[in-house]
Amino acid sequence: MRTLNQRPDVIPLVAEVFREFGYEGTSLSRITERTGMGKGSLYHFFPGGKEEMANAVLEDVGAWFERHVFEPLRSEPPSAAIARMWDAVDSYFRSGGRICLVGAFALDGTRDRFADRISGYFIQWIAALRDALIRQGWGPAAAGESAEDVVLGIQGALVLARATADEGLFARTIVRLKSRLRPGEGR
Amino acid sequence: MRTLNQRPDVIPLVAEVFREFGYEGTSLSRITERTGMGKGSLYHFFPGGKEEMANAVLEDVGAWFERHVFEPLRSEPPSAAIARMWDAVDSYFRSGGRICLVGAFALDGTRDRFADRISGYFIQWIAALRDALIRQGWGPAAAGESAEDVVLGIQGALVLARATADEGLFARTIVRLKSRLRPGEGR
DNA sequence: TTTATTTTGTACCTATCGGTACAATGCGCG
DNA sequence: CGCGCATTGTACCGATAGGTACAAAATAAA
Repeated sequence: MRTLNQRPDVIPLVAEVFREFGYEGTSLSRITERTGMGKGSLYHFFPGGKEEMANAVLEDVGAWFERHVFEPLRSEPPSAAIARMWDAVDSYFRSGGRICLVGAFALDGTRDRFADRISGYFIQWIAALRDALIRQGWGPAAAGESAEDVVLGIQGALVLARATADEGLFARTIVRLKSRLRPGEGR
Repeated sequence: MRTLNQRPDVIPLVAEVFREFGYEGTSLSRITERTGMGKGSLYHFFPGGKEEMANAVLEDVGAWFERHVFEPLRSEPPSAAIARMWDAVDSYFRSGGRICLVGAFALDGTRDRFADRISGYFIQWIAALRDALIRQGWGPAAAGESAEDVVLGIQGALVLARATADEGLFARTIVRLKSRLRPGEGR
C-alpha cells in the first residue's frame, strides 16, 4: 500500500476549499485543517505554494471536463454526447448546490493569475458543443451561438442559484437550456 | 462649500475596489490608496470597517438598480421600461467590461455575510421584469420563466465575457436575450 | 473670535498571512 | 538489519491584515 497522501488525493480537498472561499479567501491554515496535512507536506507536494495548488486544482477540473464532457462532444455521436453532457453537468454541480470554480475565479483579480486556464476551459467547452451541434445538422453560425448561449446559461444559473438559495432554479434552467438544443432546432 | 469627502462620494470608489478584487481580496490599504482617504476618515464614515463598507456599496448598487431598472419595470409602460432596462444594463456593465459585484459576492463565502442583500437584488430584478412582461400580455408562468432566463443570461454573459476576454460576447448575448422578450413571444 | 463639532493623520495593536528551514520521522528495498 | 529517500511536524520569518487610540487640524456655530 502506498502512502495515503498522494498529490492527486489532496487536490479534490483543496479544490473544495477554493470553491468555498475563493482564491483570496482561502488561507493556508484553512487548507491544512481541511486536508489534515501540515504545511510541510503541503509545500512538499506543491513547492509553488498557494498559487501552484490553485493551478493544480484548475488543471484537475479542466481534465475532468475534458474527459467527461469535451472529448465525448467531439468524438461521440452528437445526441448521445449532449445527453451525457447534461448528466455530467447536473451531477458535477450537484443540481446547483456547487458552484463553478473556474467561473468564480474569472470574476475577480484572480482571473489575471490563471487567465489561460480560465479562458481555455470555456473556449473548449463552447467549441466542443458547437462541434457536436454541427455534426447534428446545425448551421455553423447557429451552432456557435447556441453553444455559447448554453454554457453561459449554466454559469448564470450557478450564480443565481447560489445568490437566491433557490433549490429548483438550476434544474429548471437546465430543462430550458436542453430544449433549446433539440435536434433540428438550428436551421 | 461642504467637505469634499462625504460618505456618498466615497462609496463608488470603494465599490470599484471590491469589484476588482472581491471582498477578501480587498484590503484596507488598497481602499485608502484608491480613495485617497486615510484610515481615520474611512473609519469615521464606516465605523463597522470593511464589512460596513461592503454593505454600503451593495446598498448603493441596489438603490441604483431600483431607481433605473426595477421601479420603471413595475410602473412605466412595459415595452418602454424594458427598452430602458437594456440601455441601463449595457451602460452599467460597460458592455461586459465591468462585472456584477452582487453576482461576484454570491459565488464565494462572502455570500453568507450579505445573503439578504444579494438574494434581494436578484429576486427584485426577476419579479420586476416578470411584472412588466405580464403587463405586456405574457402568461404568468412564461413571464416568470423568461424573466429568470434573462437575468441569469446577463450574469452568465458577464462571467464568460471576463473569463474569455471576448469583447463582443456581452453585446451578442444582449441581442439574443432581447429577442426572447419580443412582445407576444410568451403565450 | 471663541467654542463645539466634524474630519483627518499618525502611531500603534494583535492576529494572521504566505512562505521557509530543518530536524525528526516513516518507509521501501537491498 | 541498515541505507537512502520521501514525507512530515514544528518553529520561525517578515509583511500585512483589519482595527483602535487619540491628538491635531479643519470647519461650523455662537
